[in-house]
Amino acid sequence: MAARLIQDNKIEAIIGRLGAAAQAAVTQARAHSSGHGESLAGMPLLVFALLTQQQRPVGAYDLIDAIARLAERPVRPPTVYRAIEQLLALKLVARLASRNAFVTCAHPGHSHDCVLLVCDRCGRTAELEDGRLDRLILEDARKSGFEPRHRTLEVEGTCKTCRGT
Amino acid sequence: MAARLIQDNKIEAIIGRLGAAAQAAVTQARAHSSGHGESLAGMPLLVFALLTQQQRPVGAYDLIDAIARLAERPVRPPTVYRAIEQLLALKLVARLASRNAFVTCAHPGHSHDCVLLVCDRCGRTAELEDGRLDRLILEDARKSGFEPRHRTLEVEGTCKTCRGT
DNA sequence: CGGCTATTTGATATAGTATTACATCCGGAC
DNA sequence: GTCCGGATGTAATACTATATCAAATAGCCG
Repeated sequence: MAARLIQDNKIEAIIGRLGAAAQAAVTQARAHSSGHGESLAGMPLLVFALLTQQQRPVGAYDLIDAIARLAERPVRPPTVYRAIEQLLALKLVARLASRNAFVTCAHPGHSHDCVLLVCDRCGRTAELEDGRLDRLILEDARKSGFEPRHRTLEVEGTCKTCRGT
Repeated sequence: MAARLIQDNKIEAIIGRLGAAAQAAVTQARAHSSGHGESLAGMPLLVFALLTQQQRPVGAYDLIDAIARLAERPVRPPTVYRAIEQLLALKLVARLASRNAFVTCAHPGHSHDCVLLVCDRCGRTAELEDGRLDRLILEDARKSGFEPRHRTLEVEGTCKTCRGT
């Protein structure tokens, strides 16, 4: 491949330290990528693994700092943004436009855009699945002659856990 | 009141030059503000008037430049951001999170958040009205114990006009 | 083995978006 | 006239994102 900032075995070690759920997510993501003719490795894999560790949106510069700590040397913004770009294209990760941050998608493989529920107390995100939503949006948009290509739907509020306390 | 960068009569002059539709929007916005115990004047009024002139999202720094040109002296970011903040609170303006820009709401007075259709060719925006959408989102969110407070829904695609060409 | 090439990352700079903190000015209340 | 408070000014800075070109490495092919 090419000049790797951080060696693959180091990335594997990081992944090895993730919990079972996160490891499953990585495995699933790799399978998904292979299906699209992409190999998830190097920087994109590392970014995905780090995002999977967090259950909340992470800013690009937080990722940059985290990777720099792991690699024990500085990492430049374009490097991380390039990785994010690839993950977005694969729909493994979603951009949280309302917060300029990124989260892993709960359901890679599903082609539709995510519906994200963001808790304004703990910051954690959850994902919603409802085909009726997109059908309704599509129907309404087309009524006014508009042909949708992509959608951003983010709901801010309080999650179950935080409401309980 | 306070130290005005640009005198009220100058703002009125700008509004006077707007088209009939834009003037109606300003009048409606002022009525809406009065209803909320706020007087729409000064910088917020000017920002609203400028946004009404455009049929597309405008970045904060474009507004800053436009106002500086009108006032014939520099305007600082905080001044404009403060005005935007007030307009957002009054729901006279919506933030287009996916583009870091701002547009006037087509239906001030309606308490719900906007559904924005953004054309990726001409950049123009339109607004969607469908109560079923919010009911569906509310229903789905509550099913998972999430209590929504605010929503961002932006649809990117191609508008009627641009599809015709 | 040794050079070629594609890909990844580095490095620098800069554009664009937003906020913090404190100073100043003006209009109206008294 | 003086004081007060709200609106704006001013400077500095934090945060987010991209453009451009150079360098390094892995794997391929001979």
